[in-house]
Amino acid sequence: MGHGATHQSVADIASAAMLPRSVVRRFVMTLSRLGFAKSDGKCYWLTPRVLKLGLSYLYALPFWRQAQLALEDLRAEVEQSCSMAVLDGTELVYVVRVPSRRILSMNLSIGSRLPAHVISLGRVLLAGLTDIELEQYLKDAELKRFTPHTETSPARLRGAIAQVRANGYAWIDAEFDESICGIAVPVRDSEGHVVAALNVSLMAGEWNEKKAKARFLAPLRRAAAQIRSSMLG
Amino acid sequence: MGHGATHQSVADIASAAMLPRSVVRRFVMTLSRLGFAKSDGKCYWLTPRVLKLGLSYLYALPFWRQAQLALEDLRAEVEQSCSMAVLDGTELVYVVRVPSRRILSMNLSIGSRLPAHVISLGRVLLAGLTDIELEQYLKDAELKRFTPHTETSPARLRGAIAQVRANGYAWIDAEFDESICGIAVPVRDSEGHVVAALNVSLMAGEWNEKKAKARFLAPLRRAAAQIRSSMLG
DNA sequence: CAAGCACTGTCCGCCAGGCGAACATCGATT
DNA sequence: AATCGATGTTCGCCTGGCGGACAGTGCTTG
Repeated sequence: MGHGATHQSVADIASAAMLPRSVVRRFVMTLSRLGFAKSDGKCYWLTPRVLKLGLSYLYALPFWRQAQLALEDLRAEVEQSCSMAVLDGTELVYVVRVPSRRILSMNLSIGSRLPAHVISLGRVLLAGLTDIELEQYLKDAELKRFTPHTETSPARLRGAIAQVRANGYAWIDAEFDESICGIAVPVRDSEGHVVAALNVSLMAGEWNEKKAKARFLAPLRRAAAQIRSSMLG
Repeated sequence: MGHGATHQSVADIASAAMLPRSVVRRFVMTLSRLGFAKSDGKCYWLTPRVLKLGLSYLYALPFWRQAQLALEDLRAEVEQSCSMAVLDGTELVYVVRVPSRRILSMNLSIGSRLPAHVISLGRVLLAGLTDIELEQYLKDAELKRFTPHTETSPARLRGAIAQVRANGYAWIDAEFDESICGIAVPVRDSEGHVVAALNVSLMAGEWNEKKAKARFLAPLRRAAAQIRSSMLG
């Protein structure tokens, strides 16, 4: 492996994790014994074995594999970056990303987390919560401001989410990053619960809500329906 | 979440893991307390939180993000499924996969593992081992037969790997699956060590070594060089 | 209808193994 | 050579996972 941040001494890890060195030492020795880390005597690094740990979540998602194909098709049709995400507390977590080749938009990939209130995917996922869950979210969430357009008022956010529920899609323009806007739709399970969201990410300025809705809403809903049907069968 | 295999009772998990139920119970309660699992009182399921665990390996790979872009470009150029993998013991582990839309080839995705000796990616990774490591591999590996074409003789495998070292690429035809062949090249770090491998997967019968070499070797090497250069800077 | 049985959840004593303060070692600088 | 900072190692403590035993529940059967 390239000797980058992958290789770290016990002391490096300890200071990064703000843990006693002896704790880190004990831990990396256990990781090594289990095959999750290796050492050349001085430095330690993770092995691909650790991938076995977290990916079980994705493999267990019944619609994950189908979603990858559906998003590939969607990207081919609309020629824009497409993503699927789920909600984890106040954050959205990307579970599929199909980047368009035109922009290398931020360093997002599978597992990346962003605050839910500023991303179209997040708005859709929040709109899928029950009223009780939504109130809990509004109590827990920080509603941090990222741009002048960021919605940070709980009352107005509640209104925006009601709008998403009514429309069946979310449009967000430059609330997280000045240069990005997006449109998202929910993916529902057989009982109608929102289990994930799909979106298309766009360059702000090139698109507005009306144009994006006309161009992307139907393809997004087709992809969502395709994913949903893969759960039923 | 959809009520699929994601939702399991303690007893289900226990029988699947062949563990005492009390052990499983203790464990899922801890997972729930830490936020990695949730429960409705009867069934338990993982939360997206667990993605934080294993993906640290990918994020730590210095060339991972660049590799995704490089493979997207490669797929666009050659219009075939492209992958990157690393070696973990006797298995190769996919770390990037860019499926072609023409085939939904097997259920491979990030983190999937296959025996190294029957896949072009694996041959390249084995060729990158030191002689000592290679002998250790040949001692550990099972060299299981998957098709009539599978190479299962350690001696002939050693010869094939020497050939890969000489050629700088690996061609494998129907040794894992009758309908799949592929061509792979190494990705090296600044010191020349093989840290990963790239390949193009093809339909067996449509391609032979000469044609595949003529069509794909140069694009593969360009992608590998692009990834390597991202490690140096 | 009661007894039996299979299945699931819960309790508790045991002990592996992580915790962290204290100690040892190494290398560099003055 | 002496000092000091950084890193590796040791050891007693105690959390928390282990698993056998026990209890509650629902369904079948004589």
